Amino acid sequence: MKRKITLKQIAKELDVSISTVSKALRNSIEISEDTRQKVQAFAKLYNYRPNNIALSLKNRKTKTIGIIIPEIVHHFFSEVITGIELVANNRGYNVIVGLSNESFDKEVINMQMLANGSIDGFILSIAKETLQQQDYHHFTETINQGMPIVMFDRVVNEIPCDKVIVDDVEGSKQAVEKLIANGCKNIAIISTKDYVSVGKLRTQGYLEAFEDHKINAKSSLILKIEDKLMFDDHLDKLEHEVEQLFKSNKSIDGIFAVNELYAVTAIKVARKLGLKIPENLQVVSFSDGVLSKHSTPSLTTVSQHGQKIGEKAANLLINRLEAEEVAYDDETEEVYETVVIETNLIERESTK
Amino acid sequence: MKRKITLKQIAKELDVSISTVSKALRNSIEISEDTRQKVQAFAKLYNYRPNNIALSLKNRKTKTIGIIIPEIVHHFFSEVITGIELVANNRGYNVIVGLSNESFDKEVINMQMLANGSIDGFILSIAKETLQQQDYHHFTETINQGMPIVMFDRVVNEIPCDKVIVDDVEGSKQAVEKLIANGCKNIAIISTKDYVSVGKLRTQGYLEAFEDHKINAKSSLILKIEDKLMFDDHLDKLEHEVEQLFKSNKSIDGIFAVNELYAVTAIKVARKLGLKIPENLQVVSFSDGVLSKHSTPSLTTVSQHGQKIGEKAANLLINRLEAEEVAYDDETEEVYETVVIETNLIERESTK
DNA sequence: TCTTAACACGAAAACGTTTTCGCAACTCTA
DNA sequence: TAGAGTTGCGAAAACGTTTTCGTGTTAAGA
Repeated sequence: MKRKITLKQIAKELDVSISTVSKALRNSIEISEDTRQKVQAFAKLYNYRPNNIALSLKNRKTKTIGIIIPEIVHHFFSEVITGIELVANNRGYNVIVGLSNESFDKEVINMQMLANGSIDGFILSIAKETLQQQDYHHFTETINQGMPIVMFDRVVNEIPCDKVIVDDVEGSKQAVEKLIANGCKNIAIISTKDYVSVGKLRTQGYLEAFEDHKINAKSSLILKIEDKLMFDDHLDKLEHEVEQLFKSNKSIDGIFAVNELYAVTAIKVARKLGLKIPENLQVVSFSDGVLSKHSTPSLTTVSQHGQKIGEKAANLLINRLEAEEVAYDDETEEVYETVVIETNLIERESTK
Repeated sequence: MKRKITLKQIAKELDVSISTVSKALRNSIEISEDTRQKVQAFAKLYNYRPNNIALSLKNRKTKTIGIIIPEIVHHFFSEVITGIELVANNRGYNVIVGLSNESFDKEVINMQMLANGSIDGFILSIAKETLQQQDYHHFTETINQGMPIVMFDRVVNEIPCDKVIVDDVEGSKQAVEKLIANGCKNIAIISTKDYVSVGKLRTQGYLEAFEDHKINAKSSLILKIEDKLMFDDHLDKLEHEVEQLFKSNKSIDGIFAVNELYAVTAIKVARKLGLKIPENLQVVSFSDGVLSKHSTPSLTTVSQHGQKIGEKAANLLINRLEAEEVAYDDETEEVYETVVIETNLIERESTK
């Protein structure tokens, strides 16, 4: 087992100085053709590669991006990572991942672990607990130390940073309009409690679609699920709530669900109650994942283009990192961008 | 915007030496109570944290694990990452992720990017292309340089390293036995071509179950799908192949599918042909993911416990990393472990 | 033959730590 | 009060790079 070879060792073997080796490898004109070839041949033989850590220390940048997300076992988030990794790699960056598990503390700890030199900047989506507590000091501190952040999906306006979001309101509106256009008269929404920002926004889109079409929203058609019911053991409870919704509103002929799980659950319950999809009940959901594509019937969904979000976020971050390098004037007021990624409606079997 | 503070700056401000500051912060007894308090107070005020990169360089270890997987938008892999991240974090390590996209070249490049000092060891699952080409030089080289590797799921025996696998053969056997016990007389398997190792092994399990029960396997009941059909645009072709299977074997009453997608596709096609699940056709699939849980009918599956695999892999790797530190005798022959994670059968609605 | 320029290379600093060693300035002890 | 021991701190090396600057040797020009 031979440890990785260093400049120093090469220098010693070849009886030249470290500087000479370094220059020879970088094809400096200072070095004679002779020595250059000799050094390069030796380096190749021993498969020399510069040590990344030493470079990071010297250059004061790591060429690494830190990602902090609530969880990774989630189609949307893994799509985003795919996008980030794609452009990061193309632009010569690595990607280091921390999971907050929706916990404020883990989010803070993870950020601290990484902010001490390990990375050049963050791409993150805020944990639910953080959103509830509205404690954002770890973000502002990081930014104050000169480390840029790009937030995606779950963002919060008071933090000065680039953001990439989907237009939840508009996407939901289109979904509901699809149901209206397809002749649904009693459209219910299955959403989350309002502190989950996307739940709130998607509900808002639902309501706006109604307004635009002069339909009166009925509060009995708005079901807001306590978010913990997403966890598997609470599945029964989720089904029960949805069943109640149907039973107390027999005339429901359209469902807009803010995520796939709610949608498939609604379909399951509806079928049990004897409804046919899409003849008696049409369903549209948000977030296009594997359930939408492969469950039966396949779901008409609002696609969020997670990968595109990731790509955009990575580009924003890297652009900023590389712009900083040339910014001699540190006092220019930073101006941040909020990019909205368009959603689009993918029609499948759950609507007519 | 204040950049992160360093020992040198603290030393200068307090008019002591760098060494004194370092020692004071680490509560060295060499330092007087007085100076210690002074330094610690100052450090706290300016929120000093040691620079990780500098530490990595000094200690010749990064406390970072590199993960290389084929893709991340895949329930199994993201579960594994969750497990890795969990124990890594608990044991003070970070996790850096590279995606090979099933490509040999990207796998090699990704490993090279990380092997130059960025990480202490790898956890990886081999890309399909690599398995096909059977070119494993990048693994052996990495290992020869003293960087440990732990492989999971898609492993290859000739590489000397720790491995974490599921017992594909045994798991499949149990799945098929379940179908047999439930009275199925004509059980088909939908698998992948043999170069995908898990496809091969799971097929083997299917055959072994038959042998044990003195059933003759019929080649017409073994469908091996070209793996590219997993990609969404080939879905039609997948359905078509499965449909042919049913049409030319009218008596099929049990299906063992090596992944969820094949299972739901089989169910979809079967229904189209008028079969009822589980009355006329029972289905068991491998890999317990979101489709199994939430599609209708929910699938009886062989659970691989991805998170547990990740946890085990991370523990194996970190154990080895930390054992190395005390190993003065470098010549001890390394002995590697292969851990088999038990699968278990989760019964749901797709079987009686 | 002397000056100048080109050439080829080495020394050293810097990035931010930790740690070993050395050394002053005390405080005891006899 | 001399010698020994303790206390508190600083200098310097090391981790592996890159880069600036200096310098000795040779070749060319006058």
